[in-house]
Amino acid sequence: MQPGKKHSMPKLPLAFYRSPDVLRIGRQLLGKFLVTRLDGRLAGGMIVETEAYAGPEDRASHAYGNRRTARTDVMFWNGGVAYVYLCYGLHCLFNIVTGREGVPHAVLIRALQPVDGVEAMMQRRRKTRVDRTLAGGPGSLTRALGIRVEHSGMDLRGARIWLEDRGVRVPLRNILAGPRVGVEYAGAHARRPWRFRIRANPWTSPA
DNA sequence: ATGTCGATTTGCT
DNA sequence: GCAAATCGACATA
Repeated sequence: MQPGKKHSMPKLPLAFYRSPDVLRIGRQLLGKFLVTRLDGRLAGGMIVETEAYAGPEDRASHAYGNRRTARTDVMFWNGGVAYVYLCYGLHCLFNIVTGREGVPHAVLIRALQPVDGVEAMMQRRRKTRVDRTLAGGPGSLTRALGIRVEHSGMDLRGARIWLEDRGVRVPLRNILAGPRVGVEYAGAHARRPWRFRIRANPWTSPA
């Protein structure tokens, strides 16, 4: 391995993010790798759980009814950037904006299987063991990777936060679709099966 | 100006 | 199993 080259794998191309079908992207993101180089440390893992937020019709989305505020503005941008927001006043939640400008689609990343920079993740999470809680849960994985709200709007093909295809293929039959989490207030919309998980993957939630 | 509540996690009972 | 933590977005006044 040459210095400077590291083991870099192909970053996901812009076309991946620009598809109009956010549900399909939510499934395709399973098995992809989310990697950061923040605070001088490399960290990353395989995406094992996602949740899609689909356009202005989606009651569970921050952009429901095309609500556009300082916080949600990036959801309306062209696909391929990060949407990071503060939840419950303390957790930063990381989303991938998809589709085209003006249509607010996003995919929340809910869990990672830790792969790169496990030491850095353990330090940031103050954990002494590598278990499911290290990067499982949307607030936990951002903490593990060093992602914060100031990274909202960041290009996902840059040098700080990016996604890679390392050749892992997750066939449809190995994808579980279920209701989204924590959005009961959205009524019937919350029950749409827009949360995706890799079947029987120990790094995702058991239920 | 004030009040409510959230795409959650953690620690204590 | 439950509630605290903690802040900003939003609704209501």
